[in-house]
Amino acid sequence: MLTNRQLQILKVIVDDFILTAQPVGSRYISKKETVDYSPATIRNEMADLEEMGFLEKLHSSSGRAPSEKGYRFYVDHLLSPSTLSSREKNLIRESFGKKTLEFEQVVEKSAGILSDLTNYTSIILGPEVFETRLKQIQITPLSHEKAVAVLVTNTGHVEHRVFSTPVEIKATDLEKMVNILNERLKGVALIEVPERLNREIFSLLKEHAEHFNDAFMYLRAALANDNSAKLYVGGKTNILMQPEFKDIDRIRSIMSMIEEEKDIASLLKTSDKGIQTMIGHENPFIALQHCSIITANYYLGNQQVGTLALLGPTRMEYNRVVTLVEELSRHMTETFREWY
Amino acid sequence: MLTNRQLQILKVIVDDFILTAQPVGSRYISKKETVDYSPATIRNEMADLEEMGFLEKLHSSSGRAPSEKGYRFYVDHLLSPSTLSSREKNLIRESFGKKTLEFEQVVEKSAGILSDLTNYTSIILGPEVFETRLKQIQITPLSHEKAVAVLVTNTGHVEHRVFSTPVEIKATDLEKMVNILNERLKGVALIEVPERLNREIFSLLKEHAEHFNDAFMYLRAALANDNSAKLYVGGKTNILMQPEFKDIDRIRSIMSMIEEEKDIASLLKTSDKGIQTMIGHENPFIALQHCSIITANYYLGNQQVGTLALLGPTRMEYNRVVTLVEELSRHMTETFREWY
DNA sequence: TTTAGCACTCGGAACCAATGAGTGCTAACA
DNA sequence: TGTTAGCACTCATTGGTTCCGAGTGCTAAA
Repeated sequence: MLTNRQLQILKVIVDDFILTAQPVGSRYISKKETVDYSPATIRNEMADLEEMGFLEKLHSSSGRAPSEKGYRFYVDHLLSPSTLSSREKNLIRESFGKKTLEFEQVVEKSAGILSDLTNYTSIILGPEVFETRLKQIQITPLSHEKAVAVLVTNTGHVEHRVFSTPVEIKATDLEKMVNILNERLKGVALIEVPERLNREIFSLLKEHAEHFNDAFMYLRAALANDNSAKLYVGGKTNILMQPEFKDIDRIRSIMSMIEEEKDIASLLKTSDKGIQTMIGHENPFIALQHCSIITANYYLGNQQVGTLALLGPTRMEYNRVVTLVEELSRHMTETFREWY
Repeated sequence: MLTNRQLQILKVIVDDFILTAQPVGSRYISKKETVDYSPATIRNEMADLEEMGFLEKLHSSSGRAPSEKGYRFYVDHLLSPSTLSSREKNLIRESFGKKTLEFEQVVEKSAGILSDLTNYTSIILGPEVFETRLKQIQITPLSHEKAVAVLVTNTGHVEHRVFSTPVEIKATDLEKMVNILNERLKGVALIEVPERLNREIFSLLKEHAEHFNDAFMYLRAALANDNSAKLYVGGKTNILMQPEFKDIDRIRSIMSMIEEEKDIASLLKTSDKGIQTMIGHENPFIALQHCSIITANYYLGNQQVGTLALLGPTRMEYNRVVTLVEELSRHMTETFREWY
């Protein structure tokens, strides 16, 4: 168990290292107003804290920096919940004040705010599109061989797919087909659409007209879901400003990872609910071993869930950032609640 | 005017510097099989070439590197049109062989190929969406206060806008409204839609029902065009692998520029037709002063034009890259020709 | 006109000493 | 017994020096 003095010293070190990215020395700590011990005493405590694994030295005669365990302890026990500055409050209120009516616009804007306010990289995982429910389907012929199917879901999300059509299809037939599709698919989750097509609608269409066959095949192929939840990323270049990432190789691996989307998406998808922090190696990717990730969830109505995340160096301004992420996720949820 | 020998030496230097990023010395050149002069002779020629501004030294006793003027001369007069390697050919053929039916997919894939094959960053400017013509408009109510308008254009592009609706609107009324819109707007360029709405349709709708007013206002606002042509970027992280960009600040300014989209888009939009190269300071942006940009156009059918570009260091593999860009733009144009 | 030879330049690597920030340990002190 | 002053020690950093080598420019000879 840590003594009060150790807690105090640990907190000072983490706070200071987060600010300066420089290892913290005993003399420096003892000069702080809030601290009243001599450098020697502090050195003793620091040695103890290091032994316990909360601190580490870069080399034998450097000051101490927090270890990952140190950050973890700091986040779990020493975080003083900060209040937002008026600037932050204003920026958020302003952005959510405007009636931006598109889901994507809200999310994009949120990503922007988050990265601007923190100087880290924000990543927002959109909700699973394929769990939203079909509101309307429309097919518009483009040329004699092609048509585009437009799916509107209950969240106002629009998916579209171009597909081939046999030449022979007539406008009236097409209309019939669309009517059937609408009748049968309204309210169905997008993810279930392909199955429904196979199970019910195929035979139904067959009864009505022979040459729907081909068109249907293509449509079905076009609607096979790719199941990729979209990532909205803000402040990609912010990483470049962190002193711990002056090494090009590190940057490259992080950036490629964000670019790839796949791994990050799955990471966010499987993250636990509520505010979560992953510090350094707590996340499974080597590329992110010097990064921390803070995640929170937001909700669309009742069930639909998305995740917003903030990616920065392990030396992250946890207290400020945690409240910011929390606040923002709340605002998003609230905004969406009004909609659905 | 340059002598043959000077041409030869200049070519060797540029070729070699492009390959190695190291200044080229006289001794090294004289050892090349294709060169039969002593280092001293070559030194004389190099001094002349430097005087003429085609070469420059990093410091007094370094070898020579091409100046921007040198690259320009190289591109204009010394480029030996290279043929694609079989690997390149295969990759391209393979990608365009698949019937990807979405415009965006083709473009995205093209950007991917281009950046993969070159290890530079590819940027493709989509055609002006707002010059495509409306094929169909559809309005789907989402809740009692909101609806989404979906616009399908002749190119298969789909735009959608969420907008507020007054509560009172009835399904039959909405249908009437959509019918009028379709009737009046079919074939109209997207960019002209807002104006048409104001000029013709507003009064028309007014005759039909009083409370369309509000809905119409919102719809009109929603359709006000944002007029941004989309950028498709491939291989953003490729810049990080170029040795001339090991300086973080340089990378940051380039990356922010790409991220911004605005400047790059306008640059590409105003670029001349055909294959163009901009070397170093030939482009107007300080952030890109150490970059070269190669642009080519592609066409959708007859009028619609987009631009594809490749962004790399001034020390670019011009000959390979130029043919690649050319080839790819041709493939894109051809693919699209089949569609429209 | 070309080339061999030579003096010269400059960046980069290696080495060294000095500096200073920081530590650990011990002994004295309250 | 906990705290602190003192001191020896460590190590990264900085600046200075030297040396090396790649490359040049110039001159004189072929």
